[in-house]
Amino acid sequence: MTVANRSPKRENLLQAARSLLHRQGLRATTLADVAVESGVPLGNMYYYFKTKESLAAAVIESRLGEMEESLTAAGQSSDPRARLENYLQAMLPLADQLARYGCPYGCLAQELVRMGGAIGRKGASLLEKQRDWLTAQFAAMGAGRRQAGELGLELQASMHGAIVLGLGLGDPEVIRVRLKALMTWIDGLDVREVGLAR
Amino acid sequence: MTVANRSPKRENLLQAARSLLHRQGLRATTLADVAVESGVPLGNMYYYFKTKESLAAAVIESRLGEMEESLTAAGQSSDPRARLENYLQAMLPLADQLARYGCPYGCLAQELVRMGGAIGRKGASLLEKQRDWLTAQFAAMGAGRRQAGELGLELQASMHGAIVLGLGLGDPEVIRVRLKALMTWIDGLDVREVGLAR
DNA sequence: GTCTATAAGATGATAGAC
DNA sequence: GTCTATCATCTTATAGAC
Repeated sequence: MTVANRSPKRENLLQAARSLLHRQGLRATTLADVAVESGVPLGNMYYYFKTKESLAAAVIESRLGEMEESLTAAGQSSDPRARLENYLQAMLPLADQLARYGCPYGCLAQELVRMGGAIGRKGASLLEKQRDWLTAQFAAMGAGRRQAGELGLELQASMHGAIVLGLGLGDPEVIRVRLKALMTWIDGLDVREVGLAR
Repeated sequence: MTVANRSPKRENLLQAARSLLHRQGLRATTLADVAVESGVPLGNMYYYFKTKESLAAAVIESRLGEMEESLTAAGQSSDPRARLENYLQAMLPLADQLARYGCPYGCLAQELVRMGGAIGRKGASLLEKQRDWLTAQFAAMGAGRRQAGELGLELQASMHGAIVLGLGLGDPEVIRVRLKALMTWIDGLDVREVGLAR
């Protein structure tokens, strides 16, 4: 929070970058794109973000905050099963966007991690935050530490896999079908029984 | 097959491009990269591939052929359940590569489809081919048309989700755990029973 | 068919006037 | 703080000698 971290122009740049990075990806988005979309002249951007990477880092921070909010919103229910279903339910109306542009967390994380370096690790933190929350819900349902981890991973993989296919096949219905199936799965899941089966 | 489609230099270029597109992605790979990796001088590449896009198209064709081969190899068993397990089993030793560079089909398809245009549709064909084969195996297990499609989608989404997480979290163990769980799932799956539950 | 040199354009970043 | 002009570099693609 050193310099101009709250100016409206900085906010315009960040919002434009968020949108463009989701729609086009980091590599495909030029600073000229961000300048046009935000209405801030190219040369002026550098006052707020000294490099493209620092702009990307700000987008990651913003996405982390956004995910935090969505997890908190889904976490309002007292029943962990309902919390998971809240989370999936909230994704349902986003299916068209997700099939068009991919997951704003997953795609970004993949792109960042493939670039390597410090920024790559920041990308992983997006997925870790989500995984930890999902795992915590299964733990609250009575699953043991190990089983909760496996169920959390299973659900997260199913969610991201659905979005990859929705994007890759160009069909949002794929995402909707899978999300509904996952809600049904959670609804009928007995963690103790699954645990004994292993 | 008009010009020099079988020359060793063309083959070198194609192999280098295959590898680089998997490791770095299409956008991040320059023709200079391909030139260095293949040992073919930059200016000479254009005799074999007139544009970067035509080189990418050749890589897609090559990946389609590779997938065809792996599906055929897994399809040697007479039991459809065994065929699915063969396919997953063959992925298991690739977990480290998949966690490092992502799925050579899924990542490519995602990148292509996000670029739009004719080449985007070619990316989708990679995933369609895989989905159709998976679905066919469930159909051969006795599932109805609709249920086979849903199971095929579920398995495909689970596979690709596992790879996305393995890559994003930088942990190949994630992929191994999920693949083994999927094999167990297939092993215990009764398609008629699942069908009745809906 | 092969390869060097280079054109043409895009892109991240900076200089410096205001 | 803002913004135009521009630099330096990278990247795709071509020209043309061999």
